[in-house]
Amino acid sequence: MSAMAAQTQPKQSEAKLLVVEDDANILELLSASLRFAGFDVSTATSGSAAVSAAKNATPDLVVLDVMLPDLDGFEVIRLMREGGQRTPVVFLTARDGTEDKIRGLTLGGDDYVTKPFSLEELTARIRAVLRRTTAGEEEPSRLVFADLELDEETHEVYRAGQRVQLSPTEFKLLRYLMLNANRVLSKAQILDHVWKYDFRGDDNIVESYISYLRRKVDNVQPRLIHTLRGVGYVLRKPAV
Amino acid sequence: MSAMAAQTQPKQSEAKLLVVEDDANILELLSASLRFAGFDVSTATSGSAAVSAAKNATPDLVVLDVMLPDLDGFEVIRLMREGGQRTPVVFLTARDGTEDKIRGLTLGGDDYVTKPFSLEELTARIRAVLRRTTAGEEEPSRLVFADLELDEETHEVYRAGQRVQLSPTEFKLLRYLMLNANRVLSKAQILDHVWKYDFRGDDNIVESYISYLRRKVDNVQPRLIHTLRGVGYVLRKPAV
DNA sequence: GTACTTTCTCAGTCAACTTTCAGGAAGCGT
DNA sequence: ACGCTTCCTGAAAGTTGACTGAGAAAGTAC
Repeated sequence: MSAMAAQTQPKQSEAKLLVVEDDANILELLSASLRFAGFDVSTATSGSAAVSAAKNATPDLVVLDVMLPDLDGFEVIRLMREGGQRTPVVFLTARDGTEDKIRGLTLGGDDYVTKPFSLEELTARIRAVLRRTTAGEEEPSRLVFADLELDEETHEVYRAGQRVQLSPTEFKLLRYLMLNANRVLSKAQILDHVWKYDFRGDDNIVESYISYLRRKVDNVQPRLIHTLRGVGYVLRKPAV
Repeated sequence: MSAMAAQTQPKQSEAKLLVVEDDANILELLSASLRFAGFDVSTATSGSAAVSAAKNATPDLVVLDVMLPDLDGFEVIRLMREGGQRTPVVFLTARDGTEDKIRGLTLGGDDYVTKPFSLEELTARIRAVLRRTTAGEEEPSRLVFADLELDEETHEVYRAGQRVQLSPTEFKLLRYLMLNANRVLSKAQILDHVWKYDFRGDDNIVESYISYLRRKVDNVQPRLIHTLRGVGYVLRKPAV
C-alpha cells in the first residue's frame, strides 16, 4: 500500500462517520483513508457493536457492510432507527444476491456501493449523501480549478467553457486531480484511490488515462496537468 | 443539490402529514421518503393513537392504512370528523373487498391507493388531494419541460405539440423524469420511486421502459432523455 | 371465454470503455 | 552526446453496460 494522499474536504471534513466492517483489511483501509480525508472516524466490527456505537457516538453517517457476523446491515439500521435515530447510511454490498435487498434504500437519501469499490467512489457517495441529508447549507456539487469545471452531480465537465465528454474512469481521475489540485500525486496514490482496491495491473494504466485526459481536457493553454518525472502528476496553474 | 434530492414541490413541501400504518417496514418506507420529499411527517401505528395525534398535530393531510389493529381507518376518520376536523385523507388499502367501501369516501375530495403502491403513485395522489383541498392558489397540474408537456390530471402527454399515448408505467416514469429534470437519476432510484415496493426484478426493466419512452416521446430532435453510462439517466436539454 | 394491452424477462448485438502492450519520445546524469 | 530510465501514446484485445426485439405472463375489456 502506498502513501495515502491528503484529499481534505474542508467543508464536510469534520463529519463524524461510523464505519462497520468485519474484514480487518478493508476496515483498516477504510478508516485510514477516511480519516486522512478529514473525517472523524469510529469503527465497529459487528452489528451489535455498531448499534451501541451509534447510540453513543451519534455519527453523522454510517458506512455499513451488509454482510456482518451477527446481525446483517438491514437489522442494524432497523435497530438504530427504532431508537429514533435517522442517521444516513452508505451500504457496502457484494455484487451478488444481497444487491437486490437494497431496494427501497435510495428513498430516504441513503446510498450503496458495491464491493470491490475504489476509495474515490466511496468518498464521493459519502459526500453526496451528506450533502443531500445535511439540512440547510447547500454545498455546491461543482469543482472548479482555473477554467476547468466539473459537476459531481450531473457528471458534466467543461474546459474553457467547452463541454467535454469523459468516460467514468476519466471522470473519476479528473475529480481526484481536482480535489487535490496543487498537490503532487504519485501513480501509486492515484491507483490506490481511483481504481478499485482489487486492481492488479500496473502503473501504466495511469499513464494511459492521464494521456486520455490531456487529450480531452488539457489540449488548450495553459496546460494544467503536469508530469513530475519520477514523482507523479500534479494539477496546477503554470508560471510562478 | 444532490442527485436524489428533492423531488420537492416547493409549494406543498411544508405540508404536515400524519402517516398511520401498523406495518413497521412500510411505515419506515413512507416516513423516510415523504420526509425526504419535503413533507413534515408525523406517524402513528394504531387507530386510537392516530385520533389523538390528529387532534394535537392538526395535519394538513392524513395517510391512513384502512387495516389497523384497533379501530379501522373508517372509524378513525369518523372520530376525527366528529371532533370537527375536516382533514383530507389518502387511504391505503389492500386490493380486496375494502376497496368498495372506499369509493363513497373519495367523493369528499379524499383518495385512496391500493397496496402495493409505488412511491410516485402515492405522492402524486397526495399532491393531487392537497391541490384540490388547499383553498386559493391553484397549483398547475401540468408539467412542462422544453417541448414536452404532461398533464397530471388528464394523463395527456404531448411532445412538440403532438399527442402521445403512454401506458401507465410509461406515464409514471416520464412524470418522475420531468419532476426531476436536470437531475441524474440512477436506475436504482427510478426503480425505488416508480415501481411498486414489492417489485423484485432487476434494473433491466428500467432500461426497457426508457427504451419505450424514447420511441414514443424522444424520437425527435432535440433528444431530452440522456444516458450516463454507469451512472443513470437524466432529462435535460442537450449540452451547450 | 377471447382479444387486447401492458408488464416483465431473456438473450443477442452493439458500442463504449478498460486494460495491456510495445515502439518511440523526452528527460536526466555523466 | 550517449545511454539509461521514464513517460507517452497508438493500436489491439478483452470486458462491461446499455439497447432492443421477441415472447411469456399477467391483467383488462368486451
